[in-house]
Amino acid sequence: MNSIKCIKSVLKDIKLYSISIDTFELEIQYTIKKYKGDVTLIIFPLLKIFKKPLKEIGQELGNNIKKKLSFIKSFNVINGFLNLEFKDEYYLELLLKMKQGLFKINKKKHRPLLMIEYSSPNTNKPLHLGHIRNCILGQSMSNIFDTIGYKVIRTQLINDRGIHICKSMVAWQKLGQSKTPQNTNIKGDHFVGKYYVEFENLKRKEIERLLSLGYNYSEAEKKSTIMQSVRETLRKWENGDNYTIEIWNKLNKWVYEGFEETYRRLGITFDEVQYESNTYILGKKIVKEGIQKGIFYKKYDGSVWIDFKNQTLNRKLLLRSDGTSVYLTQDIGTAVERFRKYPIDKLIYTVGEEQNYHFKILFIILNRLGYPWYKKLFHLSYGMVNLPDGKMKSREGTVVDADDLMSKMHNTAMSITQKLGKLKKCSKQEQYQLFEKIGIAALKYYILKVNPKKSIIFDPMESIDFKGCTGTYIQYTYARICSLKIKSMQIKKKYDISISLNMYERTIIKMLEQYISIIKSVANNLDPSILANYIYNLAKKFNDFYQNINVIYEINENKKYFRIKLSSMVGYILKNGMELLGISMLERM
RNA sequence: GGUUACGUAGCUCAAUAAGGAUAGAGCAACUGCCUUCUAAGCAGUUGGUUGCAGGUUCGAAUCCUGCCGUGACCA
Repeated sequence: MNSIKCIKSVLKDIKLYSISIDTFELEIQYTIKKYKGDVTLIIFPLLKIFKKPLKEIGQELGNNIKKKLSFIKSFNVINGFLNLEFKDEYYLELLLKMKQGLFKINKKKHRPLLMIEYSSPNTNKPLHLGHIRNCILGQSMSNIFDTIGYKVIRTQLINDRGIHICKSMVAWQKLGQSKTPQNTNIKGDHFVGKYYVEFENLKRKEIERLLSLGYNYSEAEKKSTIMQSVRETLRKWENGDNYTIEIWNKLNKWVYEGFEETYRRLGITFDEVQYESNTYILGKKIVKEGIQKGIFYKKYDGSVWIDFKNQTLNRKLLLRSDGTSVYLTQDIGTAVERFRKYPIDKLIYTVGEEQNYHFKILFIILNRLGYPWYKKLFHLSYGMVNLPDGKMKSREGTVVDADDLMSKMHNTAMSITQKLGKLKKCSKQEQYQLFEKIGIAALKYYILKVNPKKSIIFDPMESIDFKGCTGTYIQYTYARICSLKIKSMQIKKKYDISISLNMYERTIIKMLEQYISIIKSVANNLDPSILANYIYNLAKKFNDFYQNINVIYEINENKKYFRIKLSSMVGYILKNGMELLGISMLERM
């Protein structure tokens, strides 16, 4: 229980002028720096109830609380604020009670089941910065839910079928039949992505030629031989043509090998993978059943629609007139399949905000189809990652590639480390690990510290910082703490609670006690930036303390033990918190 | 045109769910601090009409209304 909850609970039993307080909307918060005290009650609302001067009400309430709680040292009333000051012993005892490993919250026998989907790439292109945001949001949220007691299934849904992969297939058959990622030494996903780009080039040339012959754009697209072969490939694929399927499998396999490598480097893991090629048929079937039930209707051309009969939601297509499915159809199939397979209590889709409308509609449709679990669906929506002059565009080659960016971060970490002269006794391999961990941490933290709802503007010309509010700063703070711990190995004594605390120490303990509520609020808001900012603030407060107060050189042994314990608790929470965000720490740097 | 999200210091962000005290950090710029625990650090200076105008309230960056701007989606 943290100190605010503690005060809250005692308020229930307090009567003021023979009226019980009952915590009616009495807000309690930590006292701001400027005033003396630890916890503040905002007592303005009591004015209306008691119709007495605030000063008097505050005094009365303060006295009552002080009588009930022995650890209240003093209190003061300023305007409508009642500030309570705690005794040092309270904090000293609090720290003694904190144990490392404390933060496995809710070790109940029954763990509710969370399925969380993230990444969900197409198979025609390598992953880019947008995917990185998606992956680390999903990964960190799944870690958070795991600590608060959920059983978590991490999944990705791969969009492995459709016109886009057919384009790569056609271009590869035309230009690169004998080539493979192995014999060209190109990473698999980049290899396939290259043919996607080649395809677009071929198509553009052909269309330009047709336009110059006087056709309009849609005529040109119809007449284009290369587009014809794409459509032919898609048709063959849907009909299960062996040769087409073989090529499809071959290219997708290369892509998966490439993705695998990127995920490994980023530290992203999955418990299972789902493929749209497996679920779109179920989606179609359910839609057809929905027609029988009168939920959907068929137009004269055979296409299937839903009408929301609502001013803000428009009617929506579910099956095209040729019977092929759209994204919505596939997502219906995928959701139903998931709930058939597992007793899911919560399903989170980590998908960009451009799909807000899509998911709103998907959830409504599943409700109308009569699935009671539609209430368990959540869309973790996040803003786009843009460049200073707008969207990343693959056609203009402005897409920030995930692999390139990670390598760039690695190299920057290397050059900064060298400049600082910190490369003393490491092997080459250790050095590589060091740069990798520093670089990836800086990248991840840069993205995670921003509220997911906001869009991020990433300027490729400006490098991501390694000082200030960064992942590196937190790693560095942790390394300092590790070094302190090594130098104080032999000291394992407990301190006694007779010592007095300075303001640095008090501030830190107050922050430590908030950790659990921070984690819960991350889960409630689906927002890891809350944790990222908390960790930074804790690290900052620790550096304040570290720079101004001696730990190992402290003469008073009792104080020294206390400070070592305090530092190591900070270290523990920094590490634990960063790991929840999916960022690794370093013991030395 | 409709729906929705966002708008805070030169730049990047925090505080907004659930209103609270003089709106906090970092970067950039400038000034100090390594013969005691890692200077990727610490201390300090400069920088704000919280897009604009109203409203509710003891109290508004936060809630409400209208407008302006930007993005996304739907058409």
